[in-house]
Amino acid sequence: MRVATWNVNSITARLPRLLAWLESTGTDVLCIQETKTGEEGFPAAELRELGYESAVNATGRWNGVALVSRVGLEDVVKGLPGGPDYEGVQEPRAISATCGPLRLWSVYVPNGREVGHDHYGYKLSWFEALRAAVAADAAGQRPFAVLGDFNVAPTDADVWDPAVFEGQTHVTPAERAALTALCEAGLSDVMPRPLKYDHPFTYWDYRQLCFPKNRGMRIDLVYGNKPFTTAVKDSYVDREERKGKGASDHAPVVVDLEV
DNA sequence: ATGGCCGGGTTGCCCGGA
Repeated sequence: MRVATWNVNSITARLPRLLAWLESTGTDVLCIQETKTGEEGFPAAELRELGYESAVNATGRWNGVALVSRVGLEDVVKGLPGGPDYEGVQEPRAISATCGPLRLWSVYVPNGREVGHDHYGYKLSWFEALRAAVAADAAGQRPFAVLGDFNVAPTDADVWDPAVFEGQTHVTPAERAALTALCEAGLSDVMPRPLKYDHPFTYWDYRQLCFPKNRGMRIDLVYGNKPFTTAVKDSYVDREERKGKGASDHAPVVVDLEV
């Protein structure tokens, strides 16, 4: 079974590439982030034509997540139970469902903006709520994983130049401690293979030729429990999908499982 | 080849992204 996660940076703008990518890769379940459309604007009909069911948590121009599956989509939970508000709203940043033998989450963790910003505190609270919400499944026997844009680089090797990120969000000890807490709950980081260079990045800024210069970050992650990680046969970042006109600034992360 | 931001809405600029 092939599972993937991809921050598409607008599903409307990405639709032609998304449909072509699903067909060419034969992905069974895709976790999508940054739909940037409301649920009424989600292209469920186009996906259904390709044989995929959709579950969507989205409210408009910002954020928005989805699960797209051709191997079943049951027991959908929209949102992060117990999650914090930001400026009085529960932003659409999480959705979970059972897809065949797997229980999966698609998450878009808050960015944080700047260390000390209200959004940064919101990010840390959001992580704590996530840890609490997934604890039982993380410790369970069913293959389980949280996939998505975590907006944290787990180690200094996961950014192209650690000096550039000093004092910035995405690399602070508090954010990395939130990942450690997920590991203590029973999850571990499924490290993808790079298709080029020594280290896999998943995000490259659109500006300043970051992609050709490989100035990237690994912030799109797959955190699986033991039954999930033992079923993993391969994983890679599809950097080919970052190339050319009409690309998202994130590349898909693909995981192949034997379940 | 992979090439100097992009997407969407409150549009002909502004915000957010990381």
